[in-house]
This record gives sequence, structure tokens and C-alpha cells, in this order.
Amino acid sequence: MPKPFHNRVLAWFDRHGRKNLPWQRDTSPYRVWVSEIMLQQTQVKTVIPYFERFTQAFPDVRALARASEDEVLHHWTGLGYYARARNLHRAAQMVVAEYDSEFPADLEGLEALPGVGRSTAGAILSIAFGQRASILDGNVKRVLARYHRVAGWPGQSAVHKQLWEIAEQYTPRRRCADYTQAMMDLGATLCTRSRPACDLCPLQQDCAAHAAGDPQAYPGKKPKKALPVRATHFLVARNAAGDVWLEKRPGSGIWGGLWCFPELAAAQDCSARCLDLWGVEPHSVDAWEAFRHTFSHYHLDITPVVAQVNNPGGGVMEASGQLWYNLRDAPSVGLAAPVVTLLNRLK
DNA sequence: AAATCGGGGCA
DNA sequence: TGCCCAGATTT
Repeated sequence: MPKPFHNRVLAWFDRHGRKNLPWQRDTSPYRVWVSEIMLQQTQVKTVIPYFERFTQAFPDVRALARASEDEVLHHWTGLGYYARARNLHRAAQMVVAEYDSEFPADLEGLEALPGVGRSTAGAILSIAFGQRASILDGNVKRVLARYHRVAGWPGQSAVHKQLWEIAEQYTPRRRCADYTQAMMDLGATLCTRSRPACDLCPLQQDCAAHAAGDPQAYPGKKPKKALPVRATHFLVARNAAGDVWLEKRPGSGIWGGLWCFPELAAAQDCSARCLDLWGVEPHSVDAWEAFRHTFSHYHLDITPVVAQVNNPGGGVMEASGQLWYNLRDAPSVGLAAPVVTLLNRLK
């Protein structure tokens, strides 16, 4: 009888697992939840400084719930997938309003929070509440797909379903928090996408992919398709004071809720838009070379159109969704990544 | 340049 | 239920 799967994993965790991550100190459902949302699509190393600043600014769910959306997005700037931040904010308000500021300790309640799906709910339930619950994040998918040599791309529902069944089968009743953390650590540190460290792996002797000599072939790759290229222009308007004009984007779509330069269909639209916005023509217009920003589903070639306008600035309320942004005394709002790039070039 | 990663939203 | 959407980082 081989040593059970979870015992191997836990024994490895005791020796090599990560036990001093910021959310493993002063642990609470709130901190675990924030960390798990940040860790969706984002690696631990990137998340750590954001987590520190975020929890400093919003130490508990009440603080987060009463913050403004702009403040929340400000602390998310650069992390990407900004819908996560807006969902986090909404969920905090739900927890305060509907659960008296205490997180629900069951899968159903957790999954009802915006931004929390099956895997994230399992992570919170096991890590924060010590309950038996499974996760299936990218790390765990990789470990299990290799261990059982599960063919196919996990985006296919049959493959996804099979991986969930395996994940639940191995989840132990005791040491749930350590087991969840251990599986994520195993995938992140040993069972990596390229060049897995099988020699150090506690599961090596039973791993089907290792036995077959092809661990890097699992999990199967997503079928790829060529990305379309789209183009846009950013109106980078500066006034006499050197401030730049930004507008808040609608809540849905790319850069939802973030502040951005006005988009122009063409560089020639610059004068008309300036007239529209401030009633004056720009006294100089300079189109910079386009730069590329890539999303998961298309390339966006952005041409900055830098215009100098005679406008005093100030006097425009943030609440109106438009503002003159002072590069030295920046307001606390969320900024789209290419906007940050351009602001740095302007300095 | 290509691959990656969990959940929301909609047909 | 099955697709499409959203972005910074790593390789």
C-alpha cells in the first residue's frame, strides 16, 4: 500500500512549503480572500507588494466597503484584470451589508460573492476556515494533469471535470489549509510549466507523466489562433500648467473604471475634439510613434497625439469623470497601463 | 512573440 | 452550457 497522496504532499510541505507569505501572517478570512482574488491570474511574487499596500490602505472588510471605487482601483493599478478590483469592492459591501461584516463559511455563501468562483471559494474555505474543500487553480491543474497524465486542454469541459474529480478525491479531511497551500506551492515551485524539478518532487515515484518521460506535455495546450490587430489614438492634451486631461472609462469593457486619455479614431480628429472639450484649438499637435499594447485576444496599436491647449485647468470635478491630472500631485485613481507608460514619458 | 491564468457575462 | 472577455508577467 503506497503512502497516501496527501501524506506525501503534506510531508513535503512541512519541509519545503511557503509559510511566511504576507497573507499567512495575521491570517483572517478577509486577508485570505484579498490574496486569493489577487492571485487569480497573477503570480505570488507580483502580488506581494500589492497585497501589502492594499491591506495597509484597507485593513478590514469595513474599510474596503466604505472606500471609493477610484481609491480601490488606484491600489490595483498595474495588477491588471481590473474587474477583479471592482468585484472585490462590491463583495466587501455585500459582506458588510448582508453578513454583518463576517465572511460566510460555506461554499454557497462564498460563491455568491462577485469574483469568487468554485476554486477561490475552496481556497478561502480551506485556508481561512480549515474546512475540507478543494481548489483547482493553474498550479493544481498542472500537478494533477501530470500525475494522472490527463490528456487534453483543461479548458475543455470534460478535462476540467475530470481534474475536479481528481482534486476532490485527494483532498484530505485534516490539515486542509496546509494541503491547499502545499498543492499551490508544489505547482509553483517544483511542478513548473517548463523544466519541472521532478527530482525534488514527493510525487515522482507515482507520477504517470514522469514515468512516461513527458511531464512538460501536460496539461494540454490551448488551441491558438492569430490575434487581430486594432488601432487607436490617445489624445494627450496638456494645458499651460503642464497638466494632462484624463477621462474615466465606463464600468465595463477594457480598462473598466480606469482613467484614460480620450480615444480618437484618427489623428485629424484632434482639433475637433479639443474644440468640443474646451472650446479652443490646440496651438501645437504632435503625433508620436505608435506603440503596441497586447491583450489576450488582440493587439492594440496606440498612437499618442500630443496637443498643447490654452486651458487654465482645475475647476473640473473628479465626480464628472473628467479631470486635469497634475503629474506632480497625482490624484488617487486607477490608471490604465499604457496611460502610466505615457505619463512616465511626459515627465 | 507566445503562453499563461479564474471568473463574469451573455447567447 | 459554451464561448468571449480582460492584461501583466514569464519564458
